[in-house]
Amino acid sequence: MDPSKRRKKEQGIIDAAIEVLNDTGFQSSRMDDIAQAAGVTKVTLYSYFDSKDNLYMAVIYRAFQALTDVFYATIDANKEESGLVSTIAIFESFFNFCERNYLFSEAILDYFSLIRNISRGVESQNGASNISQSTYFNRVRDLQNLPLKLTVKEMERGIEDGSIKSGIDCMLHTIQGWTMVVGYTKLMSATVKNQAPLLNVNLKSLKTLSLEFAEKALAK
Amino acid sequence: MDPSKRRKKEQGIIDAAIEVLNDTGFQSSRMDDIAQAAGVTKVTLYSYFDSKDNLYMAVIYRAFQALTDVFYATIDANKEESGLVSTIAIFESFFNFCERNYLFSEAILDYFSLIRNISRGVESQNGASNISQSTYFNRVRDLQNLPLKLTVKEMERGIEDGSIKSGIDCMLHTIQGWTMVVGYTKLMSATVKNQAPLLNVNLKSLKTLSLEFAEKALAK
Amino acid sequence: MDPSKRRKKEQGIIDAAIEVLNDTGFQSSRMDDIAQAAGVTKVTLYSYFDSKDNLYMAVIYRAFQALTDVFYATIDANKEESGLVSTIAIFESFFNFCERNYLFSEAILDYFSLIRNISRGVESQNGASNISQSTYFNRVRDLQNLPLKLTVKEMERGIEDGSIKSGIDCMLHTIQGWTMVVGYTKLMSATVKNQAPLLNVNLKSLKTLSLEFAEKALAK
Amino acid sequence: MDPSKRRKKEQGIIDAAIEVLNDTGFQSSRMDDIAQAAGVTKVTLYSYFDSKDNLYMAVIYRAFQALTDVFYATIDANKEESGLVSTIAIFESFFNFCERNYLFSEAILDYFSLIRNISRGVESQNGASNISQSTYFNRVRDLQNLPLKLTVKEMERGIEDGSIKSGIDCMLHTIQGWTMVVGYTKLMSATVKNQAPLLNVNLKSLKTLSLEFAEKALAK
DNA sequence: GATGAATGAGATTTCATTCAT
DNA sequence: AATGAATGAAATCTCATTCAT
Repeated sequence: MDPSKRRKKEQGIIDAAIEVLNDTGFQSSRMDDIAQAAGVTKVTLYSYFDSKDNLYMAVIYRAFQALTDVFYATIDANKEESGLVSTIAIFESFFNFCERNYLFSEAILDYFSLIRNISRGVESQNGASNISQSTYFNRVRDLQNLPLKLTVKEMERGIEDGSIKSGIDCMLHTIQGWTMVVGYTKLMSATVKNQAPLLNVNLKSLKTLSLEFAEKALAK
Repeated sequence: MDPSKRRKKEQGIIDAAIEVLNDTGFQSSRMDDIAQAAGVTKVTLYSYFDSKDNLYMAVIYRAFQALTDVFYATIDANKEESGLVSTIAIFESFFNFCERNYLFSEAILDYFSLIRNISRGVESQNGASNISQSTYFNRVRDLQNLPLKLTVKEMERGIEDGSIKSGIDCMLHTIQGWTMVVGYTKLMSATVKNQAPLLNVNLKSLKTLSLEFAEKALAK
Repeated sequence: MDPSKRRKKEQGIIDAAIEVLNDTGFQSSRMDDIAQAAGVTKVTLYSYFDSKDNLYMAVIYRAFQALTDVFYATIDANKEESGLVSTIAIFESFFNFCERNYLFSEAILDYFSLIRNISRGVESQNGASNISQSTYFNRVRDLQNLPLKLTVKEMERGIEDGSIKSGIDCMLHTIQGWTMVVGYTKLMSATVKNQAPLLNVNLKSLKTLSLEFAEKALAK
Repeated sequence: MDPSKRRKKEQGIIDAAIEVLNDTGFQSSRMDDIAQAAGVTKVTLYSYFDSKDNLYMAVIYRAFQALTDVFYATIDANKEESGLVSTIAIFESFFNFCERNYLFSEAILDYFSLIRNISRGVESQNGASNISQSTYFNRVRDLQNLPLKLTVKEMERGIEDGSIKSGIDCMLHTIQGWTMVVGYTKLMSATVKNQAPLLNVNLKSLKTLSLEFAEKALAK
């Protein structure tokens, strides 16, 4: 098949998978349903993705892509602003991204669990092809650090333009920012319509507080 | 069976489950293996835990218990210190706890995903009993906020003894601390023996930085 | 399970399989249908027979058993008769057996093709377990020569009692008898309700002729 | 395509199919492999043969053709001999043919099973075209009795030239000869490199014995 | 309560056959 | 006609959960 056509079809399948996963989550979703949603047979589905895990990896890749896109867009929207403003804006975008895309944020977190297990040799015990050899797994590996690097770059721009204090370890602060977002997302997810909310905390103020932390830590 | 005996056996099963899960993670582990590790049959296993999810819930409960124990121990060890010192010590204990007990930290995070799904009605579609009716689920619900409350209490002690600035929202700052720990843990887990580590960041300094953030935000 | 119970259930499944195969033949029959006919699930079916081929092997075994039974019964019914009479009666029983049990006669023939392929290394290319390691395959191997031996024994009795001429190679004549039966069966099967019958031959007389051949070759 | 060219290509495909079937047998062979061996695509393969069964039917036709050729050749080689000699020579050729062409002998036998199933309505349940409408099926039908008729004709010549006793049913004896060949072939095939041979019988003497039977039955 | 067997749901695979270009 | 992709049917397998004794 024309490679571009094949790619298009593959993307269509991933689209369908995302829809289904959005409804039911990865574990509860059935390959049958995904195939049907994509308008193909199970066999075709398998000809594109060797296993359910591989398909999920493609979704994870999408998540990283979407996140990267958001980061680029934010940077672009703030290119006239100081590096500090841009950096904080990135974190804010990240928070919002996770809030709006529960599936994607879970996918990103699952990715981290996954690669931990893979590196420990705990993979699908069935005959299914190893995730670690999947195209998408490798693509994600290539992409996983890009959002971090983009943030670092903006921080460095901030140092140059004087908005961020010099002498800080930009990567360290970037990852520090990530930990807040990741933790925030995880805790938030538990409070949506939750019968036992995490006490009475206004989550918006938590986000605000985190951003304040970041600003305080970075601003000159 | 003698209730106390039964309780002991139940704990033994959970012990075995923890061992198995430590090796393979929740998804990849099989009830067969757990039963075998516990030295019981699958049916017996099911007579104690209605479902795999329920069993996991017991593990989650253990995680919360262990975490609570650590918090109590830290508070006790710092009862002569200021509230600020004690609070920071709690966060540090939390960091260390997660580092040393990957399974437990995952369990705690999974708990949050779980209750999200439960509240959305996405539960095991099979005939299995609902988690939300499981004993352990309710126990966890009762316990889930205790670590937070303990932290809040120490913070309040800090406000009283003058080591922490007054006027802050203690619960908000507590949860803020949690987000950092949770995020840290998640990112760390991915870098253990990882083929594509999260760039070159000294993780110890990340922990230190987070604790500094907390201190700065709280100290008078 | 109580071994005898398990054996009984296994036999029940084979019964069901035979019914289904009688209707549709081996190739066209579905494991689903066989499972249903046996009143069990496919998984149970597979727990008794590792593969469709293995199940067929059990059917083949039944065929050999049934044939052996017929031989024994014939010998018993003719124990007062001469060895010659008994031998001819065996051949006649064999003819009748094949006529009345098309499935079984096909099964026996398929067995011969099968072991040819097995000995040449042409086995199921899928992950399915090898037939050559199946219990039933080995049972059939142990049984396959018994009908021949029984015939030989009757011939030898005939030599002793003077009804059969001495000096002949009994095994050779036994196999010679088999070839006639096998060939007869194969040709007969093609003429049942056939649109293009093998010319106008009265099949009964073919059987008679074959038996006459045998008698002439053996009788003193 | 030029009809003659098309015919040539068709024959090439059948040649390839025969090669593949020789290695793996009909059931285990895959259309993919056959197409590849023939140097065409599967679709082309299907444009020549509507189904795997149809293709097999073409192979079966080849088998009957080859058998017929052998019969003609034998008759020609014995045209100076008596009808009896010629008839026996035909049977011997038949034996040798089966020994040397296992695939063809199986094909001929499978043909008989096939037409039985066809006449019982047990055909490919899939959308595939019915074998009974295939060109080759009809060709085989026209050819299937020719070898028999040729044998009958030689027998009749024998009666006329006095070498064969008159008053016998030639067709009956012809078919009787066939059953011996068919049975012989079937049993032989199982003993090739077989782990559990059919006792210790010198197969050559079996063939000899069968020919003697025939001679005795026919000779004046 | 314990045991071995069975169920049910869904993942994965194979392959003949068909479709679209 | 030729090509690569897709379909549909059925085999096989894994595993949580349940049944029968």
